[in-house]
Amino acid sequence: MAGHDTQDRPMRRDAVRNQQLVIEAAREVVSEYGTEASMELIASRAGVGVGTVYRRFPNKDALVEEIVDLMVCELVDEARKALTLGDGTGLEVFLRAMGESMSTHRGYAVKAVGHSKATRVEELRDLITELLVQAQDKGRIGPSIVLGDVMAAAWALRGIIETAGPIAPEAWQRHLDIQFAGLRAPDVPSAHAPATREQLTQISGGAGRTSCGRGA
Amino acid sequence: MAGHDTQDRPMRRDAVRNQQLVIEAAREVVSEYGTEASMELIASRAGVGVGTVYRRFPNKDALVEEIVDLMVCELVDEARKALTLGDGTGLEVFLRAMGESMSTHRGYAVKAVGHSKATRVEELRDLITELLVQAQDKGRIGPSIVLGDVMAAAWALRGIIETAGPIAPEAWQRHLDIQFAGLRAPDVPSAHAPATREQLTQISGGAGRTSCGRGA
DNA sequence: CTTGAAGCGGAACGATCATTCCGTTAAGGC
DNA sequence: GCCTTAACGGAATGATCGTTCCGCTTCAAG
Repeated sequence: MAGHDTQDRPMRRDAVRNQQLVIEAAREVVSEYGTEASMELIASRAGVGVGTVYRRFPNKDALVEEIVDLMVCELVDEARKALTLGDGTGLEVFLRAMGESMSTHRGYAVKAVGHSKATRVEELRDLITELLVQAQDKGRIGPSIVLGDVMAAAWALRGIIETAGPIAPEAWQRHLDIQFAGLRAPDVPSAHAPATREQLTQISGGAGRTSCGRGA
Repeated sequence: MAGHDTQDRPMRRDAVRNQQLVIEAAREVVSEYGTEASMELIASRAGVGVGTVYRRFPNKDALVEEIVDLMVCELVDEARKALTLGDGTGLEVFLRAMGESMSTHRGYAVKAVGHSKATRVEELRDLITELLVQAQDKGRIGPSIVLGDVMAAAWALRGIIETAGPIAPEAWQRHLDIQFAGLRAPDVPSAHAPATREQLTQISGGAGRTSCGRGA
Protein backbone atom coordinates (compact mmCIF):
# COMPACT_ATOMS: atom_id res chain seq x y z
CA MET A 1 0.00 0.00 0.00
CA ALA A 2 2.83 2.39 0.76
CA GLY A 3 5.55 3.07 -1.73
CA HIS A 4 4.57 0.55 -4.36
CA ASP A 5 1.67 0.47 -6.72
CA THR A 6 0.45 -2.64 -8.45
CA GLN A 7 3.73 -3.04 -10.33
CA ASP A 8 7.21 -3.70 -9.03
CA ARG A 9 8.56 -0.27 -9.86
CA PRO A 10 8.49 1.99 -6.79
CA MET A 11 6.29 5.06 -6.91
CA ARG A 12 7.89 8.38 -7.58
CA ARG A 13 8.77 10.27 -4.44
CA ASP A 14 6.36 13.13 -5.09
CA ALA A 15 3.62 10.61 -5.76
CA VAL A 16 4.20 8.95 -2.41
CA ARG A 17 4.08 12.27 -0.66
CA ASN A 18 0.92 13.29 -2.45
CA GLN A 19 -0.80 10.04 -1.64
CA GLN A 20 0.00 10.63 2.00
CA LEU A 21 -1.30 14.18 1.80
CA VAL A 22 -4.51 12.93 0.22
CA ILE A 23 -5.08 10.35 2.93
CA GLU A 24 -4.46 12.87 5.68
CA ALA A 25 -6.72 15.41 4.02
CA ALA A 26 -9.42 12.81 3.59
CA ARG A 27 -9.25 11.90 7.28
CA GLU A 28 -9.57 15.53 8.28
CA VAL A 29 -12.27 16.51 5.87
CA VAL A 30 -14.36 13.37 6.18
CA SER A 31 -14.04 13.44 9.96
CA GLU A 32 -15.50 16.92 9.92
CA TYR A 33 -18.04 16.82 7.11
CA GLY A 34 -18.84 13.14 6.79
CA THR A 35 -18.53 10.95 3.74
CA GLU A 36 -20.55 13.41 1.73
CA ALA A 37 -17.66 15.82 1.62
CA SER A 38 -16.79 16.32 -2.03
CA MET A 39 -13.68 14.98 -3.69
CA GLU A 40 -12.85 18.54 -4.69
CA LEU A 41 -12.76 19.57 -1.06
CA ILE A 42 -10.55 16.68 -0.11
CA ALA A 43 -8.23 17.36 -3.01
CA SER A 44 -7.95 21.05 -2.27
CA ARG A 45 -7.31 20.35 1.40
CA ALA A 46 -4.46 18.13 0.30
CA GLY A 47 -3.24 20.83 -2.03
CA VAL A 48 -3.58 18.70 -5.14
CA GLY A 49 -6.01 18.41 -8.04
CA VAL A 50 -8.81 15.87 -8.15
CA GLY A 51 -7.04 13.99 -10.91
CA THR A 52 -4.22 13.24 -8.50
CA VAL A 53 -6.65 11.70 -6.04
CA TYR A 54 -8.08 9.47 -8.74
CA ARG A 55 -4.63 8.31 -9.76
CA ARG A 56 -4.24 6.49 -6.42
CA PHE A 57 -7.82 5.62 -5.61
CA PRO A 58 -10.16 4.26 -8.27
CA ASN A 59 -13.12 6.06 -6.74
CA LYS A 60 -14.41 7.77 -3.66
CA ASP A 61 -15.50 4.57 -1.97
CA ALA A 62 -11.99 3.21 -2.19
CA LEU A 63 -10.61 6.34 -0.57
CA VAL A 64 -13.15 6.18 2.21
CA GLU A 65 -12.44 2.51 2.73
CA GLU A 66 -8.78 3.35 3.04
CA ILE A 67 -9.30 5.77 5.89
CA VAL A 68 -11.84 3.49 7.55
CA ASP A 69 -9.29 0.75 7.37
CA LEU A 70 -6.71 2.99 8.99
CA MET A 71 -9.10 3.71 11.81
CA VAL A 72 -9.92 0.05 12.35
CA CYS A 73 -6.22 -0.74 12.33
CA GLU A 74 -5.63 1.78 15.07
CA LEU A 75 -8.43 0.18 17.04
CA VAL A 76 -6.85 -3.22 16.57
CA ASP A 77 -3.64 -1.80 18.00
CA GLU A 78 -5.51 -0.37 20.97
CA ALA A 79 -7.21 -3.68 21.57
CA ARG A 80 -3.89 -5.52 21.52
CA LYS A 81 -2.39 -3.03 23.90
CA ALA A 82 -5.39 -3.27 26.23
CA LEU A 83 -5.11 -7.04 26.23
CA THR A 84 -1.62 -6.88 27.68
CA LEU A 85 -2.92 -5.14 30.80
CA GLY A 86 -4.01 -8.54 31.97
CA ASP A 87 -5.95 -7.31 34.98
CA GLY A 88 -9.40 -7.35 33.41
CA THR A 89 -9.59 -3.59 32.88
CA GLY A 90 -8.61 -3.97 29.25
CA LEU A 91 -12.17 -4.00 27.94
CA GLU A 92 -12.96 -0.73 29.59
CA VAL A 93 -9.73 0.83 28.48
CA PHE A 94 -10.42 -0.30 24.94
CA LEU A 95 -13.97 1.02 24.84
CA ARG A 96 -12.73 4.40 26.03
CA ALA A 97 -10.09 4.40 23.33
CA MET A 98 -12.76 3.53 20.82
CA GLY A 99 -14.85 6.45 22.02
CA GLU A 100 -11.91 8.79 21.60
CA SER A 101 -11.30 7.49 18.12
CA MET A 102 -14.93 7.85 17.13
CA SER A 103 -14.89 11.39 18.49
CA THR A 104 -11.90 12.26 16.37
CA HIS A 105 -13.31 10.58 13.29
CA ARG A 106 -16.88 11.48 13.90
CA GLY A 107 -17.87 11.91 10.28
CA TYR A 108 -17.17 8.32 9.37
CA ALA A 109 -17.27 6.48 12.67
CA VAL A 110 -20.44 4.90 11.36
CA LYS A 111 -18.45 3.19 8.64
CA ALA A 112 -16.02 1.67 11.12
CA VAL A 113 -18.58 0.54 13.63
CA GLY A 114 -21.42 -0.40 11.40
CA HIS A 115 -21.96 -1.27 7.83
CA SER A 116 -18.34 -1.22 6.87
CA LYS A 117 -17.07 -3.89 4.56
CA ALA A 118 -13.60 -3.14 5.78
CA THR A 119 -11.36 -6.12 6.12
CA ARG A 120 -10.13 -6.68 9.59
CA VAL A 121 -13.32 -6.16 11.52
CA GLU A 122 -13.27 -9.85 12.23
CA GLU A 123 -9.83 -9.61 13.78
CA LEU A 124 -11.08 -6.79 15.95
CA ARG A 125 -14.09 -8.84 16.99
CA ASP A 126 -11.82 -11.66 18.10
CA LEU A 127 -9.69 -9.30 20.16
CA ILE A 128 -12.74 -7.81 21.82
CA THR A 129 -13.94 -11.29 22.64
CA GLU A 130 -10.62 -11.97 24.37
CA LEU A 131 -10.90 -8.72 26.29
CA LEU A 132 -14.38 -9.68 27.39
CA VAL A 133 -13.33 -13.15 28.53
CA GLN A 134 -10.44 -11.65 30.45
CA ALA A 135 -12.69 -9.13 32.15
CA GLN A 136 -15.14 -11.86 33.09
CA ASP A 137 -12.36 -14.07 34.44
CA LYS A 138 -11.31 -11.26 36.72
CA GLY A 139 -14.87 -10.70 37.79
CA ARG A 140 -15.12 -7.23 36.34
CA ILE A 141 -17.94 -8.08 33.97
CA GLY A 142 -20.97 -10.22 34.74
CA PRO A 143 -21.07 -13.77 33.38
CA SER A 144 -24.20 -13.26 31.30
CA ILE A 145 -22.62 -10.60 29.10
CA VAL A 146 -21.68 -11.64 25.58
CA LEU A 147 -19.84 -10.08 22.65
CA GLY A 148 -23.07 -8.74 21.22
CA ASP A 149 -23.55 -6.66 24.33
CA VAL A 150 -20.12 -5.10 24.03
CA MET A 151 -20.69 -4.32 20.37
CA ALA A 152 -24.02 -2.76 21.22
CA ALA A 153 -22.23 -0.57 23.74
CA ALA A 154 -19.88 0.54 20.99
CA TRP A 155 -22.75 1.32 18.63
CA ALA A 156 -24.37 3.24 21.45
CA LEU A 157 -21.26 5.34 21.90
CA ARG A 158 -21.38 6.27 18.25
CA GLY A 159 -24.94 7.44 18.63
CA ILE A 160 -24.04 9.68 21.54
CA ILE A 161 -20.90 11.02 19.93
CA GLU A 162 -22.65 11.79 16.66
CA THR A 163 -25.46 13.55 18.45
CA ALA A 164 -23.72 15.38 21.25
CA GLY A 165 -20.48 15.67 19.39
CA PRO A 166 -18.24 18.46 20.57
CA ILE A 167 -21.10 20.18 22.38
CA ALA A 168 -21.15 17.74 25.29
CA PRO A 169 -17.86 15.96 24.80
CA GLU A 170 -18.02 14.03 28.05
CA ALA A 171 -21.52 12.67 27.60
CA TRP A 172 -20.35 9.40 26.09
CA GLN A 173 -17.84 8.86 28.87
CA ARG A 174 -20.51 9.22 31.46
CA HIS A 175 -22.85 6.94 29.59
CA LEU A 176 -20.08 4.38 29.62
CA ASP A 177 -19.62 4.79 33.38
CA ILE A 178 -23.27 3.99 33.89
CA GLN A 179 -23.24 1.20 31.35
CA PHE A 180 -20.30 -0.45 33.07
CA ALA A 181 -22.17 -0.34 36.35
CA GLY A 182 -24.79 -2.47 34.63
CA LEU A 183 -22.27 -4.70 32.91
CA ARG A 184 -20.58 -5.44 36.23
CA ALA A 185 -23.79 -6.65 37.85
CA PRO A 186 -23.61 -10.41 38.47
CA ASP A 187 -26.91 -10.89 36.70
CA VAL A 188 -29.03 -8.52 34.70
CA PRO A 189 -32.36 -10.16 34.01
CA SER A 190 -33.21 -9.61 30.37
CA ALA A 191 -35.93 -11.01 28.21
CA HIS A 192 -34.15 -9.76 25.13
CA ALA A 193 -31.56 -11.41 22.93
CA PRO A 194 -28.18 -9.83 22.28
CA ALA A 195 -26.82 -9.85 18.74
CA THR A 196 -25.41 -13.24 17.80
CA ARG A 197 -22.10 -13.84 16.07
CA GLU A 198 -23.88 -14.41 12.78
CA GLN A 199 -25.75 -11.16 13.14
CA LEU A 200 -22.55 -9.33 13.97
CA THR A 201 -20.96 -10.70 10.83
CA GLN A 202 -23.97 -9.63 8.82
CA ILE A 203 -23.82 -6.16 10.29
CA SER A 204 -20.18 -5.47 9.67
CA GLY A 205 -18.79 -7.85 7.14
CA GLY A 206 -15.98 -10.24 7.75
CA ALA A 207 -14.39 -11.55 4.60
CA GLY A 208 -11.19 -9.87 3.44
CA ARG A 209 -7.65 -10.37 4.71
CA THR A 210 -4.31 -8.55 4.70
CA SER A 211 -2.65 -7.23 7.83
CA CYS A 212 -2.47 -3.76 9.30
CA GLY A 213 0.59 -1.86 8.11
CA ARG A 214 2.81 -1.93 11.19
CA GLY A 215 4.50 1.23 12.39
CA ALA A 216 3.52 4.66 13.65
CA MET B 1 -51.90 22.33 9.13
CA ALA B 2 -54.81 20.07 8.22
CA GLY B 3 -57.63 21.20 6.00
CA HIS B 4 -56.71 24.84 5.71
CA ASP B 5 -53.87 26.51 3.96
CA THR B 6 -52.68 30.01 4.73
CA GLN B 7 -55.96 31.53 3.61
CA ASP B 8 -59.44 31.16 5.05
CA ARG B 9 -60.82 29.13 2.19
CA PRO B 10 -60.69 25.40 2.98
CA MET B 11 -58.51 23.21 0.80
CA ARG B 12 -60.16 21.20 -1.89
CA ARG B 13 -61.03 17.68 -0.83
CA ASP B 14 -58.64 16.02 -3.26
CA ALA B 15 -55.88 18.33 -2.12
CA VAL B 16 -56.39 17.32 1.49
CA ARG B 17 -56.32 13.67 0.56
CA ASN B 18 -53.19 14.12 -1.53
CA GLN B 19 -51.41 15.99 1.22
CA GLN B 20 -52.16 13.11 3.53
CA LEU B 21 -50.91 10.61 0.97
CA VAL B 22 -47.71 12.60 0.56
CA ILE B 23 -47.07 12.69 4.29
CA GLU B 24 -47.67 8.98 4.63
CA ALA B 25 -45.48 8.23 1.64
CA ALA B 26 -42.75 10.44 3.03
CA ARG B 27 -42.84 8.64 6.35
CA GLU B 28 -42.55 5.27 4.66
CA VAL B 29 -39.91 6.18 2.15
CA VAL B 30 -37.75 8.30 4.45
CA SER B 31 -38.00 5.70 7.20
CA GLU B 32 -36.60 3.15 4.81
CA TYR B 33 -34.11 5.13 2.73
CA GLY B 34 -33.28 8.08 4.95
CA THR B 35 -33.61 11.74 4.18
CA GLU B 36 -31.66 11.27 0.97
CA ALA B 37 -34.59 9.56 -0.67
CA SER B 38 -35.55 11.62 -3.69
CA MET B 39 -38.68 13.72 -3.94
CA GLU B 40 -39.57 11.76 -7.05
CA LEU B 41 -39.60 8.55 -5.05
CA ILE B 42 -41.75 10.06 -2.34
CA ALA B 43 -44.14 11.51 -4.90
CA SER B 44 -44.46 8.28 -6.83
CA ARG B 45 -45.00 6.32 -3.62
CA ALA B 46 -47.85 8.71 -2.87
CA GLY B 47 -49.17 8.28 -6.38
CA VAL B 48 -48.83 11.95 -7.26
CA GLY B 49 -46.45 14.10 -9.28
CA VAL B 50 -43.61 16.07 -7.71
CA GLY B 51 -45.41 19.29 -8.44
CA THR B 52 -48.16 18.25 -6.09
CA VAL B 53 -45.68 17.73 -3.29
CA TYR B 54 -44.27 21.20 -3.82
CA ARG B 55 -47.73 22.74 -3.73
CA ARG B 56 -48.02 21.84 -0.03
CA PHE B 57 -44.41 21.94 1.09
CA PRO B 58 -42.11 24.74 0.00
CA ASN B 59 -39.15 22.39 -0.15
CA LYS B 60 -37.83 19.05 0.95
CA ASP B 61 -36.67 20.29 4.32
CA ALA B 62 -40.17 21.44 5.15
CA LEU B 63 -41.56 18.03 4.27
CA VAL B 64 -38.96 16.28 6.39
CA GLU B 65 -39.63 18.64 9.26
CA GLU B 66 -43.28 17.81 9.00
CA ILE B 67 -42.73 14.08 9.46
CA VAL B 68 -40.15 14.67 12.17
CA ASP B 69 -42.67 16.80 13.94
CA LEU B 70 -45.25 14.04 13.68
CA MET B 71 -42.80 11.63 15.23
CA VAL B 72 -41.95 13.96 18.08
CA CYS B 73 -45.65 14.54 18.67
CA GLU B 74 -46.19 10.83 19.01
CA LEU B 75 -43.35 10.71 21.50
CA VAL B 76 -44.93 13.53 23.47
CA ASP B 77 -48.12 11.49 23.62
CA GLU B 78 -46.19 8.46 24.81
CA ALA B 79 -44.46 10.52 27.47
CA ARG B 80 -47.77 11.88 28.72
CA LYS B 81 -49.25 8.42 28.83
CA ALA B 82 -46.21 7.06 30.67
CA LEU B 83 -46.46 9.84 33.21
CA THR B 84 -49.93 8.70 34.22
CA LEU B 85 -48.58 5.33 35.34
CA GLY B 86 -47.44 7.08 38.45
CA ASP B 87 -45.47 4.16 39.83
CA GLY B 88 -42.06 5.28 38.62
CA THR B 89 -41.89 2.84 35.72
CA GLY B 90 -42.92 5.56 33.30
CA LEU B 91 -39.41 6.51 32.29
CA GLU B 92 -38.58 2.97 31.32
CA VAL B 93 -41.87 2.55 29.49
CA PHE B 94 -41.22 5.75 27.61
CA LEU B 95 -37.68 4.88 26.59
CA ARG B 96 -38.93 1.58 25.22
CA ALA B 97 -41.60 3.38 23.26
CA MET B 98 -38.98 5.72 21.94
CA GLY B 99 -36.90 2.77 20.83
CA GLU B 100 -39.85 1.30 19.00
CA SER B 101 -40.52 4.59 17.31
CA MET B 102 -36.92 5.03 16.27
CA SER B 103 -36.94 1.50 14.89
CA THR B 104 -40.00 2.25 12.81
CA HIS B 105 -38.65 5.58 11.62
CA ARG B 106 -35.07 4.51 11.39
CA GLY B 107 -34.19 6.64 8.39
CA TYR B 108 -34.84 9.92 10.15
CA ALA B 109 -34.65 9.04 13.84
CA VAL B 110 -31.49 11.11 13.87
CA LYS B 111 -33.52 14.21 13.04
CA ALA B 112 -35.87 13.64 15.94
CA VAL B 113 -33.26 12.80 18.51
CA GLY B 114 -30.47 15.03 17.44
CA HIS B 115 -30.03 18.08 15.39
CA SER B 116 -33.68 18.66 14.76
CA LYS B 117 -34.96 22.18 14.82
CA ALA B 118 -38.43 20.78 15.30
CA THR B 119 -40.63 22.73 17.61
CA ARG B 120 -41.76 20.79 20.58
CA VAL B 121 -38.51 19.14 21.57
CA GLU B 122 -38.52 21.39 24.58
CA GLU B 123 -41.93 20.15 25.63
CA LEU B 124 -40.67 16.62 25.31
CA ARG B 125 -37.64 17.45 27.42
CA ASP B 126 -39.86 18.78 30.17
CA LEU B 127 -41.97 15.64 30.16
CA ILE B 128 -38.90 13.43 30.31
CA THR B 129 -37.66 15.45 33.24
CA GLU B 130 -40.94 14.78 35.02
CA LEU B 131 -40.65 11.10 34.25
CA LEU B 132 -37.15 11.09 35.67
CA VAL B 133 -38.16 12.88 38.86
CA GLN B 134 -41.02 10.47 39.33
CA ALA B 135 -38.75 7.47 38.84
CA GLN B 136 -36.28 8.87 41.34
CA ASP B 137 -39.03 9.57 43.86
CA LYS B 138 -40.07 5.95 43.67
CA GLY B 139 -36.48 4.83 44.02
CA ARG B 140 -36.28 3.25 40.60
CA ILE B 141 -33.48 5.50 39.39
CA GLY B 142 -30.43 6.59 41.34
CA PRO B 143 -30.32 10.12 42.71
CA SER B 144 -27.25 11.19 40.78
CA ILE B 145 -28.87 10.67 37.41
CA VAL B 146 -29.86 13.79 35.50
CA LEU B 147 -31.76 14.62 32.32
CA GLY B 148 -28.58 14.60 30.31
CA ASP B 149 -28.07 10.97 31.21
CA VAL B 150 -31.50 10.00 29.98
CA MET B 151 -31.01 11.89 26.75
CA ALA B 152 -27.67 10.18 26.27
CA ALA B 153 -29.44 6.86 26.70
CA ALA B 154 -31.84 7.87 23.95
CA TRP B 155 -29.02 8.90 21.63
CA ALA B 156 -27.37 5.60 22.39
CA LEU B 157 -30.48 3.73 21.37
CA ARG B 158 -30.45 5.48 18.04
CA GLY B 159 -26.87 4.39 17.48
CA ILE B 160 -27.73 0.77 18.13
CA ILE B 161 -30.91 0.85 16.09
CA GLU B 162 -29.23 2.47 13.12
CA THR B 163 -26.40 0.01 13.22
CA ALA B 164 -28.09 -3.25 14.09
CA GLY B 165 -31.38 -2.25 12.58
CA PRO B 166 -33.62 -5.12 11.61
CA ILE B 167 -30.72 -7.59 11.75
CA ALA B 168 -30.61 -7.75 15.54
CA PRO B 169 -33.90 -6.10 16.44
CA GLU B 170 -33.66 -6.88 20.13
CA ALA B 171 -30.17 -5.55 20.66
CA TRP B 172 -31.33 -2.11 21.75
CA GLN B 173 -33.80 -3.59 24.23
CA ARG B 174 -31.08 -5.59 25.84
CA HIS B 175 -28.76 -2.62 25.96
CA LEU B 176 -31.51 -0.78 27.75
CA ASP B 177 -31.91 -3.61 30.25
CA ILE B 178 -28.25 -3.33 31.11
CA GLN B 179 -28.31 0.44 31.10
CA PHE B 180 -31.19 0.48 33.54
CA ALA B 181 -29.27 -1.79 35.86
CA GLY B 182 -26.67 0.97 35.97
CA LEU B 183 -29.20 3.77 36.26
CA ARG B 184 -30.83 2.06 39.24
CA ALA B 185 -27.59 1.88 41.19
CA PRO B 186 -27.71 4.24 44.17
CA ASP B 187 -24.46 5.81 43.12
CA VAL B 188 -22.37 5.42 40.02
CA PRO B 189 -19.04 7.09 40.54
CA SER B 190 -18.27 9.14 37.47
CA ALA B 191 -15.59 11.65 36.79
CA HIS B 192 -17.43 12.81 33.68
CA ALA B 193 -20.04 15.48 33.23
CA PRO B 194 -23.44 14.74 31.74
CA ALA B 195 -24.86 17.11 29.15
CA THR B 196 -26.26 20.25 30.78
CA ARG B 197 -29.61 21.84 29.96
CA GLU B 198 -27.89 24.48 27.87
CA GLN B 199 -26.03 21.86 25.92
CA LEU B 200 -29.23 19.91 25.36
CA THR B 201 -30.87 23.02 23.98
CA GLN B 202 -27.91 23.62 21.73
CA ILE B 203 -28.04 20.06 20.47
CA SER B 204 -31.70 19.93 19.62
CA GLY B 205 -33.14 23.37 19.35
CA GLY B 206 -35.95 24.68 21.47
CA ALA B 207 -37.56 27.79 20.12
CA GLY B 208 -40.78 27.33 18.17
CA ARG B 209 -44.27 26.82 19.48
CA THR B 210 -47.62 25.43 18.31
CA SER B 211 -49.23 22.35 19.77
CA CYS B 212 -49.41 18.80 18.52
CA GLY B 213 -52.50 18.21 16.43
CA ARG B 214 -54.63 16.14 18.76
CA GLY B 215 -56.30 12.96 17.59
CA ALA B 216 -55.32 9.71 15.86
C1' DC C 1 21.94 16.67 -19.61
C1' DT C 2 18.54 14.09 -22.10
C1' DT C 3 14.52 11.83 -22.38
C1' DG C 4 10.68 8.64 -21.53
C1' DA C 5 7.11 7.97 -18.75
C1' DA C 6 4.80 8.71 -14.42
C1' DG C 7 2.43 12.24 -12.40
C1' DC C 8 -0.24 16.41 -12.26
C1' DG C 9 -4.16 19.94 -12.54
C1' DG C 10 -8.38 21.12 -13.67
C1' DA C 11 -11.71 21.67 -17.45
C1' DA C 12 -15.34 18.85 -19.35
C1' DC C 13 -18.84 15.21 -19.07
C1' DG C 14 -22.76 12.78 -17.40
C1' DA C 15 -25.78 11.50 -13.77
C1' DT C 16 -28.58 12.71 -10.04
C1' DC C 17 -31.37 15.50 -7.65
C1' DA C 18 -34.22 19.66 -5.82
C1' DT C 19 -37.03 22.95 -7.61
C1' DT C 20 -39.77 25.59 -11.12
C1' DC C 21 -43.08 26.26 -14.77
C1' DC C 22 -46.93 25.77 -17.50
C1' DG C 23 -50.46 23.50 -20.17
C1' DT C 24 -54.16 20.50 -18.71
C1' DT C 25 -57.70 18.63 -15.43
C1' DA C 26 -61.41 18.58 -12.44
C1' DA C 27 -63.42 20.26 -7.83
C1' DG C 28 -67.32 22.70 -6.21
C1' DG C 29 -69.99 27.13 -5.80
C1' DC C 30 -73.74 28.97 -8.40
C1' DG D 1 -74.46 22.09 -16.33
C1' DC D 2 -71.01 26.20 -16.26
C1' DC D 3 -67.25 28.48 -15.03
C1' DT D 4 -63.63 30.00 -12.05
C1' DT D 5 -59.64 28.64 -10.25
C1' DA D 6 -57.19 25.55 -7.22
C1' DA D 7 -54.75 21.58 -8.15
C1' DC D 8 -52.28 18.34 -10.92
C1' DG D 9 -48.47 16.01 -13.61
C1' DG D 10 -44.29 15.82 -15.35
C1' DA D 11 -40.98 17.94 -18.56
C1' DA D 12 -37.46 21.49 -18.19
C1' DT D 13 -33.93 23.95 -15.48
C1' DG D 14 -29.96 24.60 -12.77
C1' DA D 15 -26.80 23.14 -9.35
C1' DT D 16 -23.84 19.73 -7.37
C1' DC D 17 -20.70 16.07 -7.57
C1' DG D 18 -18.26 11.85 -9.02
C1' DT D 19 -15.40 10.58 -12.62
C1' DT D 20 -12.77 10.95 -17.01
C1' DC D 21 -9.56 12.98 -20.18
C1' DC D 22 -5.71 15.23 -21.95
C1' DG D 23 -2.07 18.58 -22.56
C1' DC D 24 1.59 20.11 -19.61
C1' DT D 25 5.16 19.23 -15.85
C1' DT D 26 8.61 17.00 -13.31
C1' DC D 27 11.02 13.05 -11.64
C1' DA D 28 14.84 10.07 -12.12
C1' DA D 29 17.42 6.45 -14.86
C1' DG D 30 21.17 6.32 -17.89
